[in-house]
Amino acid sequence: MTSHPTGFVRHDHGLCVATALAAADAACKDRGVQFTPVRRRVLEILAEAHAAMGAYDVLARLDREGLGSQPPVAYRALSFLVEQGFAHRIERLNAFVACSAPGVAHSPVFLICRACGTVAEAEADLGGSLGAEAALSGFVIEQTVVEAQGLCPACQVAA
Amino acid sequence: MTSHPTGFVRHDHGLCVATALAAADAACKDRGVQFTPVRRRVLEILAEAHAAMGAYDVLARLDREGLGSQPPVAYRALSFLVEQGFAHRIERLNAFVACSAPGVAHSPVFLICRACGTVAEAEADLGGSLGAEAALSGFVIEQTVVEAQGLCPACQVAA
DNA sequence: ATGTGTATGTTATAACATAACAAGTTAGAA
DNA sequence: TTCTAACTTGTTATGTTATAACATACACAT
Repeated sequence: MTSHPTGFVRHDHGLCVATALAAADAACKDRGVQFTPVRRRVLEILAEAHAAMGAYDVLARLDREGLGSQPPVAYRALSFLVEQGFAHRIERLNAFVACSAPGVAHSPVFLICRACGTVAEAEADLGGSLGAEAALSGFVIEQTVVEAQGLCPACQVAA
Repeated sequence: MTSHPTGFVRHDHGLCVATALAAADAACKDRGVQFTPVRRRVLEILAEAHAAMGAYDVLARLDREGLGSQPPVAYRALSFLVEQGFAHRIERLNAFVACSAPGVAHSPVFLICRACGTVAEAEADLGGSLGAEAALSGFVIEQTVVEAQGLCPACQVAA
């Protein structure tokens, strides 16, 4: 058992990776979609990293393991994971993270540490003020991205 | 005088472009930074478009006008405008828009129409719930990006 | 006129992403 | 079982976004 910072709190990381994979496995069976080796391994890589990873970083890992060497292989797997809600894309970083609450409906907010790159997933309800403001102009919101950048506890100490 | 949708409301667009340029001009004098021809023209291009424009779209315009032909020319001007608060970067689109309220401190929220690409700038205070949640984990937020995607009034009618 | 800081010109390349088509695999119907 | 339709993966090529690095010019103060 190893321990890593997540949500900036130490936790049993091996367990949380296993949980994420199990949840994805179950969800795929449920939905009748295939959780292929590449897809599974990509989710595992993201979950283990517990930080945002670029598509090419993921691809490099896949390549070393003989699971694929061309960009589309990584992008396809990542797209699948994002579509299924097992991972999220961090626009700000052009990168991806494993979802910390797969299966649960949520409107995630990402806390991105600019020093170590760790990404924590929080939940914030801004539907209220934002939705109301948008409604004033007649705009209909379909999806909202919220990404906060700053310093995690560990990096504050280091600085 | 022309009229365009902005904030999804018709308005005197020529005037708002002029206002944006004047505000930037004044702010630059105030801060002792240079509002050079390229920087000025890029802001003008963004303000006229009143939608998100990619750096290479901006560059193509500059090139036609003999103001520069290489990517760094556009990226430098855009970086300057963003730093000075005259424009914003839309992460989701890898694109840029003129700021609709330059000089005024604000935590903007962008409403992006997925059909026509128009971007409206709203104001939403999510510092409350989000800041509180972040504080719980010890994370210190320095900057927050909020981008909502959906349909503007005009495109709802069209659909 | 000379140095200092800022801005621009230019080359090259890095980093991120997808189109298009071929080939293989899987699940389910016949 | 065998076929087939849908899906997944392999591969080539290319498109798009962004920056590093260094040279040149310009503007202003000394």
